[in-house]
Amino acid sequence: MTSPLVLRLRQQGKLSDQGADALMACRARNRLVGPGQSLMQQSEKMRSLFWIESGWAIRHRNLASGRRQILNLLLPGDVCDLQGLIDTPADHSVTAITSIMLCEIDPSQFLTLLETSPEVATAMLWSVVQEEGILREHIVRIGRRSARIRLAHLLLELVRRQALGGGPSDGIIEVPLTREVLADCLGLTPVHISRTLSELRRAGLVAVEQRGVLRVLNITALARHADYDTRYLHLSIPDHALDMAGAGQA
Amino acid sequence: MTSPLVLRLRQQGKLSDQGADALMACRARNRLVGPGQSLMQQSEKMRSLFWIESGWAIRHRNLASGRRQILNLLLPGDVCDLQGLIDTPADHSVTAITSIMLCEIDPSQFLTLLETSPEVATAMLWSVVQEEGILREHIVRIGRRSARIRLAHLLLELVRRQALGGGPSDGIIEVPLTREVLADCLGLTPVHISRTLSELRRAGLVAVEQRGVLRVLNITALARHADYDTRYLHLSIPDHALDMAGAGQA
DNA sequence: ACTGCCAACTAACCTATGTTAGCGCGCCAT
DNA sequence: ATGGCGCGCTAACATAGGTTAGTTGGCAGT
Repeated sequence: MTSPLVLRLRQQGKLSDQGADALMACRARNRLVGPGQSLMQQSEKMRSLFWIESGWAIRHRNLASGRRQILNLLLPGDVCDLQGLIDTPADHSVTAITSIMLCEIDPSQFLTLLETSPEVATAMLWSVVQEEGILREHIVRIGRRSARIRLAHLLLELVRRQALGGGPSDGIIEVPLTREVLADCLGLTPVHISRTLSELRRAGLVAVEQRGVLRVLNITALARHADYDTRYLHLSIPDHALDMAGAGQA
Repeated sequence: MTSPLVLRLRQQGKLSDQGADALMACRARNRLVGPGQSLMQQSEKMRSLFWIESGWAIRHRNLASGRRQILNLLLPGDVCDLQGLIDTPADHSVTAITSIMLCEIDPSQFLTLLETSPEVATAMLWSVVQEEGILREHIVRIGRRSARIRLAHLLLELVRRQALGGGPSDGIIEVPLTREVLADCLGLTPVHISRTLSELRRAGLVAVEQRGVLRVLNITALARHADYDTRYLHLSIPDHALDMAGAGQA
């Protein structure tokens, strides 16, 4: 079975089987981490480098005031992180929100691979560019959009990103996202997430299934509603090929 | 005279003169750009790679609604950008806010340098890590802080970053920042920037000099007031060595 | 000197989101 | 079955920040 990392890197276009195999060979060991456990602590100096094979995590900063801002969600196939390659204390934490299977990367082997394989180097560079794009999009979302559109955007992004790593592409988000996680991600309060989510629910755009699992009912409609444009994900495959795939017509 | 890029990269610790010279030798040509002119357009595909030798610019996204979010400011010594190395349309624009001197980089020469000089590669990697740190900090700022603290943070960051590139380190920001730029950066409105700035002025933390030039009067006090921590800049030189240097005691 | 323009300032009013609080449901442990 | 706890929901109220608009002051062009 193909690793979500390889699936994701192939969204950019080209990664040969040899390249993929060489990348997989950099795996030093696997590690299982339970929900709520930390993978990396703010201000800890650590040289870890890994990708997520399964499960979801959050990158976040905890403020002195006790508040928290989630910077990004990490999904299967996401790499964490560049910072591990240089010797500096982390400026944020990473915490699992489900059970997670991690693949730790052997840094020296990885660096050698980057030097010798241009296609892997390009694929990893693309991965970094995409990650930066996601961060930038997040800034725009939080800075200039209403709560409703923020939430719609985030859900659309997650639906899309999970599909990139080989997850469901029909709009369901099987990982139960608490209101608190959504709030800390979007710079809102859990109460307001409740309000906003029920608005979206009443508008027939989103449904809540068993155990708090969310489902985007009509990706196309929601994307139009929220002025959502996936350009920032830097995919070479056009939108409709994946974004709108399997979108039930509500 | 040493280029601000080299000055900035040396904040991380180690970059030999040979490394610096090799980097400078990647300069393909200089380009002068006037204020308000665009260096790069959202959704344009362009393979440009450059650093800023003098002057300030903004990275920003323009929304369909006509609003704008500034993602980051580019100061002398900042590199723009990674994305130029891969073949994908830009997800944002870059526009000069002063007159700017750009140094365009020859991409193939640059890539060769990265492959052959580990110290330059490490320095550039650090530069990318710092840039990501700045983006993340911006998310926290916008997502979880009040207008007053947002503004204080931004000013402290700019004061610090301009010092890193060899600019003034005494709290003055000589580039006149319009309320609109500050607002679009912080996810606020110009009117509210006015309000907030005059609060800071009344509190004796910030002064407005000739032609709208801002000056942080007491960096230490403002940093304390705003719970500002420079860890996200990933400097190896401790804070007080620079951050607090030349801070007048109001 | 006069005019026009642009940016900043301020005040009055408006609204999206935050806060607090009370209720209900589903799950786990006993 | 029962009780408690965590999470979500909703309502009522509070406030930070947005909007609109009128005023001022500096600078450029004539």
